[in-house]
Amino acid sequence: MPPQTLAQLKQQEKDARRQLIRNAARDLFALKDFQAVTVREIARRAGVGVGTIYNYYENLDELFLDIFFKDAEELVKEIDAETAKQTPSLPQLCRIYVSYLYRNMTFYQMMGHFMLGGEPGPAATGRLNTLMRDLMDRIEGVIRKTTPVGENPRSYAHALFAALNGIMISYARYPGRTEADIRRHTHRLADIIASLFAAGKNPPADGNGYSSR
Amino acid sequence: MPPQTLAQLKQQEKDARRQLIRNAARDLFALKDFQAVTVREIARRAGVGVGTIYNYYENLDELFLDIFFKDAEELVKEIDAETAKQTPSLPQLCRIYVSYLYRNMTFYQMMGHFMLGGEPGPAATGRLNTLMRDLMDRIEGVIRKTTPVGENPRSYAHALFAALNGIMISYARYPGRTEADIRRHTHRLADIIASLFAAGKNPPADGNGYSSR
Amino acid sequence: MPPQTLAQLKQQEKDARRQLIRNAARDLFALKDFQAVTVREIARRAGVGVGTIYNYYENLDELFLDIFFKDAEELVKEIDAETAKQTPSLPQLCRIYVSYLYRNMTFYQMMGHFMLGGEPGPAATGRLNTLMRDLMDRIEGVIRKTTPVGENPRSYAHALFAALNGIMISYARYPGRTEADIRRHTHRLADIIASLFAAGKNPPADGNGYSSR
Amino acid sequence: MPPQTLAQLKQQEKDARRQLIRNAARDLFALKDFQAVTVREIARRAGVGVGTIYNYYENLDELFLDIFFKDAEELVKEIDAETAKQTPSLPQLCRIYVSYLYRNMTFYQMMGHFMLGGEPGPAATGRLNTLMRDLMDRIEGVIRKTTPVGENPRSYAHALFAALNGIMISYARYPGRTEADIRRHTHRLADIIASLFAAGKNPPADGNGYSSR
DNA sequence: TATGAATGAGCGTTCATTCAT
DNA sequence: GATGAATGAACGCTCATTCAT
Repeated sequence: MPPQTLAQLKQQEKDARRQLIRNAARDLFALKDFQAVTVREIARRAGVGVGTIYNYYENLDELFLDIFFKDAEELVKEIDAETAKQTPSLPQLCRIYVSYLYRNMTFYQMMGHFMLGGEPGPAATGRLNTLMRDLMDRIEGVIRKTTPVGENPRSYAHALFAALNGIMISYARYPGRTEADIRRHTHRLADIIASLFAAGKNPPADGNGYSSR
Repeated sequence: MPPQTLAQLKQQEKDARRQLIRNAARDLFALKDFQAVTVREIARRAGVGVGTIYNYYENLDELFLDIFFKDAEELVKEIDAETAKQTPSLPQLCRIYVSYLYRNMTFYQMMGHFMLGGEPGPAATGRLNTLMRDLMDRIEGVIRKTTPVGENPRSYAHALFAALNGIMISYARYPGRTEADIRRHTHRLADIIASLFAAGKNPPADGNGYSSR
Repeated sequence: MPPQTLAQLKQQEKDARRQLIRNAARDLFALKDFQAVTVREIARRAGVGVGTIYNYYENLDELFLDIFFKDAEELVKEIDAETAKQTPSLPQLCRIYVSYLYRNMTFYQMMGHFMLGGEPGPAATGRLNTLMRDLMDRIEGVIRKTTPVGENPRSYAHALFAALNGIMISYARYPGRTEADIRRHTHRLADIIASLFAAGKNPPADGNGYSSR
Repeated sequence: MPPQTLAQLKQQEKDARRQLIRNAARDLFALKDFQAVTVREIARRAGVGVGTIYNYYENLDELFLDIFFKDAEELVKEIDAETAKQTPSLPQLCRIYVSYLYRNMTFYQMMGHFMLGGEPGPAATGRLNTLMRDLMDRIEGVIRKTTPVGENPRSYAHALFAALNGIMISYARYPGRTEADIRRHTHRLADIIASLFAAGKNPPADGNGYSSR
């Protein structure tokens, strides 16, 4: 067994444990509010001691941010796979995003956290802005290619992004609904949103009186 | 002094104090994260003792729910003023809603709270469902009147509602932006959403191939 | 019962509880190292809940400082009673101080804490300096009145103060000795120190060759 | 290669590593409070793993004790150099001791630790007693040779020892003073103490009424 | 009814010690 | 023998809730 392999094994084990912790935390985020998840719970679910978590993360905030940005990275990859197509589909993009949100509660919990005053520190703010820009670039790109949009495609991208987030925040855990109901509902709404954005700003010839301000 | 009047006075005073507490709590929600507001703070701001709050509310959750539903009531009233018009405007409806959300952070904070596992108890779930139905009825009503929508206007209402919520969750407190920037941005996005929904499902004659499922 | 009395009673009870906590903490200081005393122990010994302590003190540091300065005040009072006499006695002063140290471990623990890098915060540093000056003024006063001291009575005061502290740090808890042994020993040493300082810098006529620098 | 030599080498290496650890710990004691030094820090500074420290010491207390007694040994050696002189000087002895304390904070930190309830265990208590006896023997020896002391030279030795310790505990780290100030001050005080003890119990002819019991 | 001091479960975090490698 | 990741008891502190007044 070459020594190189030994070090690699060490690293793999380390990575595995980190992932274990990350996954445990992510699972808990799916069950309850972000702020209600305790380090003890994470440790128990990950099958490690409390102290172990602090061997991998400086503090809980770091763990949360790690999950958030790790997940976001994955999301961007999924999106890239679609946008790289010759004829990317806006509806498809929407489905990818909503499906992602559904699987990774962290993302919009984090967003809500940021939005509600949880200052993430300057470093994380920077990363967040970068991430947002990346996402918007991709959405905007697809919009430009597929949709007869008016003067400001960037704002369209923002609006679409916001609308999809809204689906999750509004229905992802609607009390008293089964998971299947919710999934069906959120997907239907995503389709509607997608179709409207895909249709774009076709001239409201019927004159329903709306003007952009 | 008729006893009836005395009882009424009592009740009035009680209601006044409840409102005092509610307003104090709501003010604080506007300043910081929902979960970071303590009962001590609320009491201090309301000018009452901590114990007093528990005379009016079983616990903090009840207070939060009270604010939520009270605010929602007001929102419904504002919306009714618009929907009662002979020719209600969907964009106007959107502006009313977004403006309301902006003024009453509680609403979407509560929504987030519900969505993230804060089971509100069966009673509150019932009230929430009623509220949602009321809101959706009104939105759907305006949609039916103004928009060439396809087979399922109810889903359109849901989608619109979700999209508007999403604007707030996504941008209402974007880190590093000024309040003026944010207000402008959220309103622009609301206009976009509104215009798209107002345009409705006009025949996608361009055949961009999207079909609702 | 006049309302004034009610408020007074409240205040008395509050003071009593504060004292309860202070005494509990002081007792523990007598048993173990200052830094090893936990808030839970103090609470248990005081017969109150953990949280209660935080109703009376911002944090543990404040409690420690309160005890320290409270005790110091008492010490100064005891010393004043002696120094106010027409013919104060240096040995008596020493006995008062050592006896005080013996009863109030906090004092020299605090001193040790300060000395070992426990920065007390600027406010406390100021109070500490004031206290030291007060103590030194009194010691110096007695030295001036009673002792044929040379050029620098202030330094004599410092040296005496230090020497007495040293007795405590060196013998107050000598492992394996009974309390009675220790008390006897510390008092004997205090007497020796006192007698030497009382004798003062009488001309070392025997010429044992020591010169002050 | 004779087995003896191998064993010796092993032993030397072991001793060297022990010393490495000891020095790292001592360095840290000079920088910060005794209790604030962590085993991780010691390990890092010593350039060994944490586990290694536990191969050489049962636990941290043992390490502390080892440093303490090792340093004390050195001190005794320095003192012996002086006491071995034909005409040893008490002031010189004092300077040696104070200077030693200044260089080796551990010594009086440990002393404080013992004094404040850190029961060192029976074995260490025995060693401590031996050490004290050794020190006192030497101090007493010089006192007997140089000073017209009364009935109990042993107590004089104790008192002198205590007084010198007191200088350190009282002024070695006085908050807000520069190191130079402190060094000058502590040395001046040591000189005063030394001169008083050197003068000894010359008949208090002025009759200031002090009697040794 | 209004009060606010008392409470203690629970928080995030630390760190001496262990033990598999 | 050397290692350092894993551990969990223990820390200071918070705060929703209670209850005697």
